Amino acid sequence: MNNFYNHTSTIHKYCITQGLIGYNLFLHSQGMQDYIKELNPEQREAVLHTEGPLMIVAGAGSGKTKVLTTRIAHLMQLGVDSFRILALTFTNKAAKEMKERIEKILGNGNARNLYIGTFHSIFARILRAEALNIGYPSNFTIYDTDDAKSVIKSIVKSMNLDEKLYKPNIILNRISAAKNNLYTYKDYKADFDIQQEDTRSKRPEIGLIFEKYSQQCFKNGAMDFDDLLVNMYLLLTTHPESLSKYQHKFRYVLIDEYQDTNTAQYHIIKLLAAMHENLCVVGDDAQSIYSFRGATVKNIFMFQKDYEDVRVIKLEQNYRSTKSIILAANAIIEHNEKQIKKKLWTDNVEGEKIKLVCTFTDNDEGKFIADTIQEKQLRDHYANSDFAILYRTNAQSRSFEENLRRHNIPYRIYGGLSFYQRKEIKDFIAYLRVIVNTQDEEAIKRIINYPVRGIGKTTIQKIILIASEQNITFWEVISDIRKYGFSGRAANAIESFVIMMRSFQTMLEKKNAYDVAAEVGKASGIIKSLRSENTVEDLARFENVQELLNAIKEFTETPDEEGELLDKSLGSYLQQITLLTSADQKGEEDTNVVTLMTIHASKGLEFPNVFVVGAEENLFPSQMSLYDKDDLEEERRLFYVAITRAKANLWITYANNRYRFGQLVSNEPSRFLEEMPEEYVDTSNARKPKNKAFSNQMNPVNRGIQQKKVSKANYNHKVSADFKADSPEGMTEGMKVEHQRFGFGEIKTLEGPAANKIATIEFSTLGKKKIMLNYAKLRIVK
DNA sequence: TGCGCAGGTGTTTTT
DNA sequence: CACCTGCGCA
Repeated sequence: MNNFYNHTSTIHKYCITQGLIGYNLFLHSQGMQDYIKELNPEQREAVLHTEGPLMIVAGAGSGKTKVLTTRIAHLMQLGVDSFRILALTFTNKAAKEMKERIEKILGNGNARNLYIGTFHSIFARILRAEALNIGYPSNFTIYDTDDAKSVIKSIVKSMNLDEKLYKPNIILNRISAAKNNLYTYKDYKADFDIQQEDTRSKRPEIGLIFEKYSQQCFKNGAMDFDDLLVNMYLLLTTHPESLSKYQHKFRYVLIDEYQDTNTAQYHIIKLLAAMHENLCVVGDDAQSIYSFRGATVKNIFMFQKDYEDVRVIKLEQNYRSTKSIILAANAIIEHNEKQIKKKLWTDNVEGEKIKLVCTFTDNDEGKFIADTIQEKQLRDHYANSDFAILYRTNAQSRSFEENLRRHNIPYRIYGGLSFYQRKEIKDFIAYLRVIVNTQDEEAIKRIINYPVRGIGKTTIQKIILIASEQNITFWEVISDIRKYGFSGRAANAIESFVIMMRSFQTMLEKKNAYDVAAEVGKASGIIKSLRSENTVEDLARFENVQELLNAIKEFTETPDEEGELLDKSLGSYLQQITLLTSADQKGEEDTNVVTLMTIHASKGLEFPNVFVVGAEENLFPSQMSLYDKDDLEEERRLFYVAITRAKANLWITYANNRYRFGQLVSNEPSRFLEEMPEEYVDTSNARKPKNKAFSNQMNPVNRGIQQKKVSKANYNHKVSADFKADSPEGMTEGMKVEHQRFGFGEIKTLEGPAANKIATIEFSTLGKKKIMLNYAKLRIVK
């Protein structure tokens, strides 16, 4: 298509929809447009500085997205063709939100054509168009982490290596790290340091695995997540005409979350923006939390050196949180050495202090939070969706789920398995993958005997062997199976499998993706096999497959809008869904539920009420980070991200005891807690982080367990003068009691054997607590 | 070939 | 604790 034509047609459309008056206004007006008036001076400058390299250092809650979206809208108002603006984000959600907000500012349909998307999805789209240049089919498959691991696993097996040593996870991490630095397997094998590291860890063959893995992916017509970057870089560096095409095309390039870019992304950005140098990066070094996947804060530190005449604008006014939260956040991040100097401030109210809460166990932590949410809702009429629980690791979610469920508080967990990662969905999709790309060996192996059709492991192994010996694909072997010496039942089964897959392929030429998928469900026997089973899980699986079919239907039936760049082929659909994450699940955003997510997943979000949980040494900061200064600083940035999600109320909780790997362990409070100035923190429900040594007699569970320093809470109840502990025998539910330190409360429930009764007591100041009567000193009040 | 059970093993964080 | 793997049995 001709760019000039598009350019004029866009303006033409604009004039029609907005009227010439609006158009002329922007050309001739003395004053500013409304959307610019809404900005503060720094934001405004960031929007108006359209030409040349620009770095916006945007503190948490400083209106970063507003600036980015207004800037893009402004460029379009200036007449820039939407096809010529590229904006890269890290999540689909961020991309979608930006698109919607731009649309809202413009009020016409023009935002549609913008290149806004994640690095991975935009590059996938470009690579699809350019695939032949780098020897890939345009319907290449995208391997998610599971697919990649499974390829590695079979390579390790075929090399007869020790599977205990060569774990797919470890190997994939090594390969991924290499790719993120644009290392090929050749570079990897030639790098002295890397080789030494692998030798030291007794895994000298990783380089060879890397080589085989790369070759296998290529043979399968598949790219993993990292390949999308590597191949994009390869395309631009080895095909000058492609480079020049995209350099010309993207006159304006914007990068969101620049602090999270890795080396590969850095170089691609640099190449793409080299011609016009209208490169605008937005980021916050204090929120760089993805080094484990190759991101380097260095990119943002070095930006000023990379380009001449860089304009740097700092957005330091926070519009989100109370003063208490902002000032505490500032104090914490100051403990990091490496940072771009800036100080967040806010005009918002001082607000309540940050509430530090210590609980006995991880379960108590969950209970405390469920209670608090309920109480807070009753008192201040908050909706469920005004609350978020943020944790360091996914595994922590359980106690919150249980307690919220017990309180009948609806919640939703972001993260975990996304819909498209469920086994039954991946199985179904494997059919579609093979239909679109027969080279995809991983997918064939997944379905060749699913549902069961008598093609066993030995048969599959034989096919793999033949394929690699003759250097042909798995599909080529099975599509002419008798030629390779197979006969009998297995050969018959394979033949009918191939015939079935072929029939799907020819269908795809005439029918839409949904019709084909529906036929796959029927003809393959998947639907039948799922329906014939009777457990609840099977029913759920069946429903999930139905849901997938619905999704495909929706995809096929959404009509192409005029000028829209949507590729409606099944191949494009498959690529997109692999790049979806669980955060992208649709239709649930406006539901009124409590949000549970990792801190990583919470970046960019905000909630009136936030619980940051598990603030304990070895958990947050994670034990993996304790011995490396850079890692520790990243944990601190993560803590900073966590607390700056809160608008009004922030609780930080930690448990004295926590189950981990099925064992109860005790941890000290997180070191980050001590970094918050006392004036912003309410410690009345916490032991003060600075007091370390406490006796342990309240805590019989802890005896004999791998013991760090354990403490009891620093409660300030003043014991009544006539306090004398009563014997547990006389205690019953509903009784009012006084605890030596917890104060007055009422026994809600009694559980356990007579010799070791556990009471749940609701204390007037502390809420519910579980107490072991044999150890507690309780006085019966009445 | 397919299923059930015992044992081992692992936790950061995710496109 | 919870998942996954591998092995043994039918």
